[in-house]
Amino acid sequence: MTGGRPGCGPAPTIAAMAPARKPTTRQPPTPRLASDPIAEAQRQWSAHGWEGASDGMAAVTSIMRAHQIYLARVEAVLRPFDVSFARYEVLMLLYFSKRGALPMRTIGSRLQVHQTSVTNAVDRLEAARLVRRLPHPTDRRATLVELAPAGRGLAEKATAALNDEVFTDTGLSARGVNDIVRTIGQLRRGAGDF
Amino acid sequence: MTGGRPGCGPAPTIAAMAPARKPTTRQPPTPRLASDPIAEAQRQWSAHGWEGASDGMAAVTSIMRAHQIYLARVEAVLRPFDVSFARYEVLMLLYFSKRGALPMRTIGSRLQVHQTSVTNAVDRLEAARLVRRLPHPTDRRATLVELAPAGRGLAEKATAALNDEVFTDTGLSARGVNDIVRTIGQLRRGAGDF
DNA sequence: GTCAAATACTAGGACATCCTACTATTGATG
DNA sequence: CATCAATAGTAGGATGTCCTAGTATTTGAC
Repeated sequence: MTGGRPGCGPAPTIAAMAPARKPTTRQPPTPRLASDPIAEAQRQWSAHGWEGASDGMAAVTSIMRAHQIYLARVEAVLRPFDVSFARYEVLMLLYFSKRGALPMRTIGSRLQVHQTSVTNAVDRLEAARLVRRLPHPTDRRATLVELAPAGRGLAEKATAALNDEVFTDTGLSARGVNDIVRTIGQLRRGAGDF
Repeated sequence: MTGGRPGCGPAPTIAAMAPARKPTTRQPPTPRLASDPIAEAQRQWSAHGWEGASDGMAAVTSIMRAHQIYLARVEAVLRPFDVSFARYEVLMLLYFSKRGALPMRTIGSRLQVHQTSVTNAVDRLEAARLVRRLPHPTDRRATLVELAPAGRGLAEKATAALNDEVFTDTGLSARGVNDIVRTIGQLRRGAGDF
């Protein structure tokens, strides 16, 4: 889900109703399309009497596609480091923590993912010697995840690569970046993120 | 991946460096956070001298989180229909097609997903009697996927539910919806989507 | 016409996500 | 102090996504 390139998760675009479409393409994984699939879907929505929902559908579908695009870019940059985005996020969380260690549960809460996803990610990070599991000093139910030196080094190198190859130029205008952060901030607030 | 609620894919938020954070929460899957994790990550980025990338990081992370939120909502609405969002998208693509049938490859191209993902989705849709595989009339390599009557009915009902419960009110302002679609349109164009 | 390259699809594997269920420990209640 | 609900973590299963590899068919070049 995110799966392979990760992704995981579902994330394609809802539909592209381009009328015909010749056998034009050539690139197996992601051929090009002639028209805008989302605009086409929006037209279909309206044509079927769903005008009130067509804009929302377009927005949600756009988010899905944007996720897919960025996830692919990020995973491509991280591949040489042999970590997925999910595992990278765990590393950065530990990197920014004061003691370089956090309980599993805290990681799940901060990243907003299921506990079992944290178990999965930490299993792999630990196998790669990037983090270590330690018993929590006062709560024997809990497990601390500590950033290992190799993990710290990788976090820095991977971040440098991501900054250079993705975050510094997202393919959006400065205004677009601000719009995205601000608008999704609304959504996140409504979802109870903060 | 999608997993379950689906999701799949990777999609959490990059990091939340809230200083301490009491054991406040209570909701296992997705506890609430006191501060905004993305804003906090952005501060950390700047504090580490990565100012040039901090806005882009925030935008990409916001997209990831928005995807996670919407995917969870959509999957929750679709669950009673026993279809995932990925499979719903295939159904809608067929629903909008003139003949109610498309080659596998076309489906992958329109949805911008890997061919093997289409095989997977169609396998399940076919098992549920929502679509049928037919030999392509002129190209014996290809397989046509035809929308079955049950699939057509489900597409309509599921769309009505999604329109009511997600697309009509996305949790964004009208302006936000437009900003999202327009801004991500930029990104998609740059990515060669159309 | 024949043969190589491209294309369509499937099979199997690696990851990531979620969910349910289960164990161990803590904390609150009587 | 004893019991029970809540919490932390893991195990196993379902889905979805991608990649690589392999088969069958079509298309294009010579």
